[in-house]
Amino acid sequence: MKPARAKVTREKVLAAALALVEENGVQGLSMRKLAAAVGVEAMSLYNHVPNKDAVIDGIAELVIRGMVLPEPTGDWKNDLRGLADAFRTAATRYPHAAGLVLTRQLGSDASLAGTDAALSVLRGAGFGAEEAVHALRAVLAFLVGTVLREVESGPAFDGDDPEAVAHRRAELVASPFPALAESAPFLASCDHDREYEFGLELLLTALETRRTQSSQRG
Amino acid sequence: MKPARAKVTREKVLAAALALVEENGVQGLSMRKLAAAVGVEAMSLYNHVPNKDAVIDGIAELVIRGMVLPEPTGDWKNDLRGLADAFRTAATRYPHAAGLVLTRQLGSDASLAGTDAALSVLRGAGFGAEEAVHALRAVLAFLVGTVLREVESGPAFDGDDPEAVAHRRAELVASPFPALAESAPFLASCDHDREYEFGLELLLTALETRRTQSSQRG
DNA sequence: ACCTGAACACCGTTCAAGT
DNA sequence: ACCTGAACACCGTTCAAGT
Repeated sequence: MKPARAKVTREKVLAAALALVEENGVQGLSMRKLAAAVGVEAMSLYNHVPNKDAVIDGIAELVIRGMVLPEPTGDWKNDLRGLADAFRTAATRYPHAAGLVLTRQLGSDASLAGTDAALSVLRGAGFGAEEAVHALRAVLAFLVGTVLREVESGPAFDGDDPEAVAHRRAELVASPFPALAESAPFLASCDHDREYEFGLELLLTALETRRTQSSQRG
Repeated sequence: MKPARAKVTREKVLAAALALVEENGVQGLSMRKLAAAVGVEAMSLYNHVPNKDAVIDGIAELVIRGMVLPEPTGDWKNDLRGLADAFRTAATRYPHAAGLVLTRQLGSDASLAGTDAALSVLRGAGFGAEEAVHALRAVLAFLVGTVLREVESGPAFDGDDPEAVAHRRAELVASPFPALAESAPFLASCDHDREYEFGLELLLTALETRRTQSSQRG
């Protein structure tokens, strides 16, 4: 009686790939190590997946599929915030794999559902079919940029390494750039939650202004 | 008399690396090909550069250094727009290498100059030393997200391939998502200039509102 | 000081051969 | 239908040896 190894499937390959990336970073993912992780020789993977790029696409989709869409409440700003939060939560749950999601064109069904939810909230708020797309793209661009900074920044920037922050701050104060020196205490580290909230509120406020102006015209 | 090969330098290695990336994409960069491009064996590169990661860092710095900071005009919104434009122009000039710049932590002197210029504009507009940092980070996050989308999107999304756009549009219309279907004509392709301007204006408007409210309080 | 050949420990992917 | 060993054409990097 053999150990009755569970059958290899595409799903298992992708799940193992995601785990491997989270453990060793994107660089640490190789078809050979991935094969070992699922208990098979490297060449067997090609029975379940066309190539390595497809594995990476699969990882990105897996992360996006982890996004839990909140129920709409009727308050469009709250609802859009909720969707943004869901995106950020899903992405930061896998810090090493997040870069893959943020960097690739999101074409999967999972991301379509999120897009539809966001557009639906915006339409409900009174934005037109075209304006809603612009609004969504602006918020999404900000979201991608913020989350990318968040998952890419090490403890020296997060504030988790006070010594590194102090060092960086001293460097900025001593730099030949006056505005940099003046803002050094705030530049030396980054509170990701705060920056995310600040920027998102900025965008939501500006959208609210646009919305009321348009509806007054119409 | 030998052909008097010009001496290899770090600068030349990095310039050749950037050219190689623009020609073949980031994947097409290898130490061996890079060595061939500068007319030397692979191992000689290690006399000028510690490893491949340093080469990639160098490429990113080279791209950022191409950013031409505009002279301040005194109109803070215009000045911030000018800086954002300069960043976008520098990044999109090297579409294949742009991802490297947008993805890495920008710590070089060249990026410090840009940061200082932006903070200086914001301080001049009346933002505090801390608020200016939040404002800068919000704009930069949006900028990174937009430019990333721009350099990553193929002709099927740019609108340069009308057939692909029509196909995508039909797919969206036929999708089970109502809001997606309604906005399909605007979702199927992306005018990067327009999205960039839309989002940037949104942020600048919101910052203007914050600015006047703060100064009324103060 | 700078270059090189040979070598090491890896890659992704193909293909013919097995069951 | 799925797995495998051997092989191909690559990688980044080290090291001892050359000039």
